[in-house]
Amino acid sequence: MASRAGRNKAAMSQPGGSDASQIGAVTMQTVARMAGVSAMTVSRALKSDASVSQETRERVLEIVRQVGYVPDATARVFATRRSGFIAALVPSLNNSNFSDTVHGMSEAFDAAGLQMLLGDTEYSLSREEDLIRAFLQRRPEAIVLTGGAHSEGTRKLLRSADIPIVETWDLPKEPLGDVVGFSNEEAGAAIVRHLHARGRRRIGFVGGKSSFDTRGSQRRAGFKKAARALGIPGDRVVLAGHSPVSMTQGPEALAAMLARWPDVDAIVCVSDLSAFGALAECQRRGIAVPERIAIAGFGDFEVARCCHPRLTTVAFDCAGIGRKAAEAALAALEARARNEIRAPATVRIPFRVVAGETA
Amino acid sequence: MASRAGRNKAAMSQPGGSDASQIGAVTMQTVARMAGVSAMTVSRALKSDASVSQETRERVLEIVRQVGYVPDATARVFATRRSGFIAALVPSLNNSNFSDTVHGMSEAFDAAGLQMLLGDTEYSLSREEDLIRAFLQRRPEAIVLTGGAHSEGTRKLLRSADIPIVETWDLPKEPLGDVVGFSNEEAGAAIVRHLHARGRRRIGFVGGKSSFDTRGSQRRAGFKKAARALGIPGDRVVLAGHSPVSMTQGPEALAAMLARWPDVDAIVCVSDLSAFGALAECQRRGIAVPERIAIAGFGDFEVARCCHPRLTTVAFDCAGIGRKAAEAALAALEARARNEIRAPATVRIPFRVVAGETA
DNA sequence: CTGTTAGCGCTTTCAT
DNA sequence: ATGAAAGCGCTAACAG
Repeated sequence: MASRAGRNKAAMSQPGGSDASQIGAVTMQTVARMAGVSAMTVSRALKSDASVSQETRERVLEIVRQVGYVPDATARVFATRRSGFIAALVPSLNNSNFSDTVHGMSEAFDAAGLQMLLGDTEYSLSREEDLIRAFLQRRPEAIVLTGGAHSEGTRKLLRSADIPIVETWDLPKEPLGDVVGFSNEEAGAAIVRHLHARGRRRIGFVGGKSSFDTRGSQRRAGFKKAARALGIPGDRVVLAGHSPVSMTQGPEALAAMLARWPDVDAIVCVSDLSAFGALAECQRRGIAVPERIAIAGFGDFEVARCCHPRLTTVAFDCAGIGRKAAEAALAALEARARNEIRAPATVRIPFRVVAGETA
Repeated sequence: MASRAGRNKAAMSQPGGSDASQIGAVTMQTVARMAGVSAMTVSRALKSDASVSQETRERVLEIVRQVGYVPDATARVFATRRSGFIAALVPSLNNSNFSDTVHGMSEAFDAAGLQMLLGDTEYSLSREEDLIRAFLQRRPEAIVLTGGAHSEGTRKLLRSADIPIVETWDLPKEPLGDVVGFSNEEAGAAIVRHLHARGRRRIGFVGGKSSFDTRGSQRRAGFKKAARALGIPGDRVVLAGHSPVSMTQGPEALAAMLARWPDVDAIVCVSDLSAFGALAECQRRGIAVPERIAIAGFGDFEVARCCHPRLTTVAFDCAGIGRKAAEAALAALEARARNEIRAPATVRIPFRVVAGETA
């Protein structure tokens, strides 16, 4: 039980690492020879279901343990033509709404034995396209995107890829596949109606400048539409800073809003983050919230629930979006596996206005 | 120029998708035949440096474009024995400190043409081990970890893997390879000294319960050590909730602290998030900050800079940690590529106390 | 500048 | 229950 030592110099360089055979140096063949069986039997022994005698399996697994054999997924992928990868893109990882979605997704994919290739588009359609091009080389089995806005190149790539596609966080007009999202426009309208019901009539909207943040644009569109429907001004819009929207944008947006429309009595911010920034700036300036100005945001971020006064916001189940997106992808994959036809579906995630203390 | 249509049914199912040859259906061979060259020439044409005549390259690339050929990275990996992957693990993605680190890392790796396999240990050593086991099957070229605490299984796996290892966010006693981090203990001590210098003498510490959050434990250790050195009590410790530490833990921790040590005049929270939660709870209870109680956190989160009053915190360059971790990994890879010996290095990231308005 | 050959480590398929 | 052969798509190495 000592004849397999020293395959290469590295194996020797570990103090006390006697059985640290280099991963990659040991292949299934190596294990097979040591166990006195064929590679095929090792392969079978490593799958829990395949038919191998109890005795052989134990012997093989013991050797696997001894030599620290780690199967090479690349070779498996190559042979099975299934990568075990799911590509997933979010606009930003540094946003707990999206990282909640990623988390929900990864739990479901983990359970299915699929690994995620995670990418961060930084709210850029061209970066999205680049990432997709790179990811497609890994032959992901499905892809999950955020939103419904994509470059023509992206669309072409995805068409050719011929894998299940899930779009999240939005309800695209022309979906590429499954959809798990909600209408950001309706969400924007809902918060305006909420403020109106509480007596606010001079409501402003604070958004980001990015044209790529379609969710933000749609919330703004909903704001305008609802304002007009209610007969109140819908043109009080301030666009501050670029995506991703951050807390820092709150103060400058508040300043701009007050400078232009000093009588504003409520501010809807495209995200809780900027809403919180605006709230803090009000506190700094001694502006009473909600008495003088009401404030509302979107996303039900932790800061909205913890700050004082608590922010009024629009909540959606971010982790649920991820979970259901994964379920949609898995359903599509399963249908393909059985050669069934499955029409892409749209899952609408509910949202609701959460009345805090700021509106 | 129309003889390549309809390789399979899927290619036909796209409305107007005339040239949407399925990715994976078209191989390098296909392209080679269409261009009247060998696969090798296609391979070369796709690399910008390899020697192919201008004319041939253009012809090949034109066909590549026409048929929407996307190279199969799996086959390339298999042939070159270089995966192009870097494995990276963080305790939590839903924490802007770590997502900043990930961002810094991914920029550097992107530039080097390497893709990240990103994993989220959820502050669990066994999950870390599972993730590493899964990632190693993809044969990453290097691995970046958070912290220096790992299970024995993890250590064994990593020893066998024989790839560059970078540990971040900490200064492990027995590093596995390169280190890019700082002493959380010193950071904990520094904030105590800051509070002491501002006249605080009855300082409490709020941490999380998780024993896996070694950074938190070390900040606490630094707190105790510095307190003792200054001759003030170092036993006023409240552990609230599990990792990841969140804003929600602030209020309960504050309550527990005040119940047990009503005369506390300063609270150090293991993270800005719980510090902010505590601050908001003080505002709710009408406790003057910093007059009655000073509050300090760690991480220089955006909320610390935006809230009112601004939080006193300990700042470190999170993105820089990621960038330098990537640089260390790349340096190690380069050394290996040239068969050079390179001793792992430790890069100490500076931290500094940022005086806000709460302490 | 271009082509040929061989093979990466695994699984599929077919035999036994 | 186990083995042998073939091959997945690409590139390194060598030849021309």
